[in-house]
Amino acid sequence: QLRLYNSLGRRMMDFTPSADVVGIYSCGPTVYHFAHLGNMRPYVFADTLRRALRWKGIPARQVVNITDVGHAVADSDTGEDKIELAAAREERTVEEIAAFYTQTYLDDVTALNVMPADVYPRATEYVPQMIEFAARLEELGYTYVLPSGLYFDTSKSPGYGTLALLDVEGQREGARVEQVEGRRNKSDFALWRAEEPGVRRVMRWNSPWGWGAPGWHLECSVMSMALLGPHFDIHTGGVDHRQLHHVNEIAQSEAYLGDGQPWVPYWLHCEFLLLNNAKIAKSSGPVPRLADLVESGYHPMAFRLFLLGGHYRSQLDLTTNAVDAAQATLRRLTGRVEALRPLPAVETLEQALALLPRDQGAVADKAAAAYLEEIDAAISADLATPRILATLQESLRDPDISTEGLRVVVAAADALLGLGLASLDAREVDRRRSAADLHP
RNA sequence: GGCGGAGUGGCCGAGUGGCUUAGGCAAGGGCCUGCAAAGCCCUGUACACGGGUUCGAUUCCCGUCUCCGCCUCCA
Repeated sequence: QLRLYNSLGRRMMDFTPSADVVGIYSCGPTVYHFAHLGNMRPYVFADTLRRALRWKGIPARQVVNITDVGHAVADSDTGEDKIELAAAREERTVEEIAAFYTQTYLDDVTALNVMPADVYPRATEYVPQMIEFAARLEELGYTYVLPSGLYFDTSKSPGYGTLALLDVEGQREGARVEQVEGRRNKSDFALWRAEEPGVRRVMRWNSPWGWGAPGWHLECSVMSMALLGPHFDIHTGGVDHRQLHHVNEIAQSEAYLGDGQPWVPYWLHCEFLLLNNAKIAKSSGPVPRLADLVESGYHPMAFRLFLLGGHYRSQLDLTTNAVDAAQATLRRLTGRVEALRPLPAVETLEQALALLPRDQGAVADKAAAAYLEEIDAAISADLATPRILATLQESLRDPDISTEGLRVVVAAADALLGLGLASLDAREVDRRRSAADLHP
C-alpha cells in the first residue's frame, strides 16, 4: 500500500486512486528565465511519484503546465508581465522568450532523466477557456470588478485557506502589505488583470472586463480540468505554492465546480533546495543551473542522486561538499553495477518478483527477495528514496545474494531512482575539471 | 506580527521509546598490485541545551537557544 503525506490535512494517508488512470497535475515552469538547480527538485520529486505509481502497477497521466503568461512583476497581480519584461531585456519577442526557455527547461529535466509528462499545455493556448472560467465565477457571484481587473472574493469561499492552515486574522498584522485599492479582503486575488490606462500590453486579450491578461492562478485550474477532468487525484508543487497559489486554485476551482466535493484529494509538496543554507533567490544574483554543474564536469545524475539522497519533504542543503560526495558515490555505484550488466528490464514490483531466481517454483534467493521487500516498503513510505539508496548499497556488498538476484534488485531500485544504472558509463561519470561553483 | 518546519558522528543525510554499528562522502588501518590508480575489507559510535513523562528517550511533552521557509513574484 502506497502511503503519501497529504498537505490537505497534513498527515500520512493511504493512497487510493479514484479512477482507472491517476491524474497528476504538477505546477510547471515559468519560461522567462533559466530554471536553476532549485527549480529542478519538484520535477525530480514528481518523477519519483510517477515511478512509484508505475512500480505499484497504477496507470497515471501527468500534466505539466508551461507558464508563458500570467506572472506579474509586482505583487497584487498588477504591473507588467514578466515575460514581456524579459522580451524587452533580451530584445526578443515574447514568443521567442517563451520558446527558448521552454526548451532549456525540457533539456534540463531530460538530462536529469525525468520522464516526460504526457502533456505540456501552454497557458497562452488556454486564455479563452480562462476567460470562460472567470465569467462563470462572476455569474456565480464570487467576484467583483475594480479598475485593475476582476477579483475573486475569498470571503465567499467556505473553508478558504484550509490547505495552508491559514490564520487569516493573524496575517493582517505585521505582514508586508501592499493593498490594491478597493480589494475587499487581503487574500482576494485577480482573475483578470486589466490593462492600465494608456498602456498597451504586448500580450493582451479582450474579455468582458476589457483588454488585459489572465491572473496566474487561473491557468492551473483551467488546464488541469481541461486535460484531466474536473476532479483528479494528485496535485504537486513546491512548498511555496502551498500557502497561496494552491489555496487560490482550490478556492476558485471548488467555487466553479460547486459540487461540494473536494476538488483534488491529494496535495503533495516538496521542500526547498537550499544553497549554502539559504534560499536560492534570483534576486540576490546569478544562481547555479544544471548546465553550470555539467560545465564543471559533474554528471547530471550526480545531481539527481544528491536530490534523491534526501527525503523530498526535507529541506536539502546544496554545497560543494555535498555534490562532490554525490559525484563520488555515483562513480563507485556505476563501477559496481557495470560488472553486473546486462540488467533485466524492471518497472514494477511484480516484474521484479517474477525475475527472481527460482528453484522448483520457490524463490531461491532469499536475500534478494528481502531487499525487494525493503525497496517496496521504502517507496511505499511516502517515497523514501534515501532508504532505497541505502538498500541498494547494502545489496551490492551482500555476500549472500546471488548475481542473478542482485541484478534484479539493482534494476528494481533503479526503476524507482531513475539514475539510469543500466547504461551509465563509469568513465563518463566523473569529468570534474573544477569544483562546483556554488557561490555566485 | 502570524503560521509551518528543522537542529543527528569531520561533511551530507535516513531512522527509531529499550539490538538499526541506516547509507553515502571524507579520514585512519589493512588486503590486492612490480609501483600507482581502481577495487575490496575493517575502524569511527552521534542524536542542540534545560526540565518533564517513562522501568527506560536521540525518538513523546514543555521551555530556551539557533537555523530555515511561508504570509510578496517564487520550485
